[in-house]
Amino acid sequence: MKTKILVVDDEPDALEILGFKLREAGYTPIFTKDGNRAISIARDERPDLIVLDLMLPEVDGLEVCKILRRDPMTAQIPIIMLTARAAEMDRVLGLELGADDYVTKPFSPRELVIRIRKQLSKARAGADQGTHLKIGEIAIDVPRHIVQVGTREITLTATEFRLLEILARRRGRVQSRDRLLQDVWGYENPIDSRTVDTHMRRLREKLGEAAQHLETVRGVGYRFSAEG
Amino acid sequence: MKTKILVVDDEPDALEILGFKLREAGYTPIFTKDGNRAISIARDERPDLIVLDLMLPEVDGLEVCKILRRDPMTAQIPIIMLTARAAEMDRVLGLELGADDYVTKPFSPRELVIRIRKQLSKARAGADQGTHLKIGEIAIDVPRHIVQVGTREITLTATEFRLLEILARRRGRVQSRDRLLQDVWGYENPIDSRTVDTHMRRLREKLGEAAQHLETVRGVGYRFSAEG
DNA sequence: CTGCGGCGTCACCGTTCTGTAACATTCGGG
DNA sequence: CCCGAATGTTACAGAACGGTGACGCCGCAG
Repeated sequence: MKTKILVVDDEPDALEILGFKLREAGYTPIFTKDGNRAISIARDERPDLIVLDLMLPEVDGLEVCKILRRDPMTAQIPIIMLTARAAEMDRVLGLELGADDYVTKPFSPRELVIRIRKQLSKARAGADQGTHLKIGEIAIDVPRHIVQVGTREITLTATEFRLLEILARRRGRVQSRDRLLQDVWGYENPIDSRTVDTHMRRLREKLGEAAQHLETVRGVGYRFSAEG
Repeated sequence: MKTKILVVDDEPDALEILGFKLREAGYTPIFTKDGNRAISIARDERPDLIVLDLMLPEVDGLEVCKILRRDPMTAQIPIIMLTARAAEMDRVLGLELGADDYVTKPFSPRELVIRIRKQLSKARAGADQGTHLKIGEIAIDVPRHIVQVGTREITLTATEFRLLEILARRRGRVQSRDRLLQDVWGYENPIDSRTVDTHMRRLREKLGEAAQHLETVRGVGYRFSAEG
């Protein structure tokens, strides 16, 4: 099973080099120059990671990023942004957008590959903890259905537990409300997305101090902070 | 007595490496690429553990897993799932499938062997309690079909006994009603899951004080408390 | 045939959970 | 600095859930 990387950029030179480097690193690159196409490709192909140029013809890279984050089908895919100016990225990273990393142009392909590898392993590490998750002072034991904050055991309802579990498994990556609805509540539930807010509040209340790990990303969704 | 590991995967490369590593670790690997064959091999050979690829030609790995779990001949064999995408597993993990652990591809054979070892020791620990379980003041003598609370011997019906036994063997871990129906009643019984409640009630009644060990986890199932 | 114990199902009820709406607050853009 | 949108809070009614008592069926022993 190949690891697919979607690259969205409009510069032929960059594409060529990147294509070579990515294949060399064992990935299967997919290319497009168009932001709109990028979105539909992301949905259809479900790449494992997306490299996205901030400056695109037609649609803005920022917009593409936002849309990808809001769509439950693509919200959990790690995104690395490419940009000419480092200054732009500061606020793009943490808050509004929820991109996972960025690289400034002109970039060294080697560095990009390193960052790609880092994001991929991070993404896998999150989900890969299997049955026992421990982040900072929060410990989640799935088979026992127990959550501890420090030594204190806290009681969560079934829904709260599942919500926390999903967020913890994908720590560091923003989850849109729709995505959470789909994964916590199930596919065919016609539920108001604001309901997620209410449950987040209840979760935070019960977690007490540790609630600081549950971050709100305005305009996008929620995120379990990356490291404890 | 060899420890047999059944590996179900369709990628020759992976098989070769795994075969080597497993033999190196002292196990006897059996391979197949076909989901249907996997099921019949599991019945005939009774492997100690199964490594199952989620993406199989023909039958889906999920289906194979479900079938293995339903069949009493194979239901207790630990299963480790392999998948290309971590994202897929989030939903699969919980109670739905009954896989014991999973590893995402591409995986390091070393990690897989570690997890195999972990599952095996876990399974053995469970089976080792075999004849005589004692948790707190509750003593269960399986071959003689006798349960004691403190010094008082209590009389359980066949169903009640099996229910208690299953819960005790998996103490600490929550068991869903469906899981209990499968394991206590057998797989092809179209039984109302609420029936479990009734038997829990009868069990609790007979256990008296000791019933405090039988915990209800709302929205999930029942659990024998971890420690006595 | 009859009484009995075991079992699965049902209906009812108190409790807890949950989704939603309404209101308050914060944030960010203009 | 102000306004609109997004999010945080609060309150609440209906739904969901589990405990419980009752009932009828069935196999079996007397």
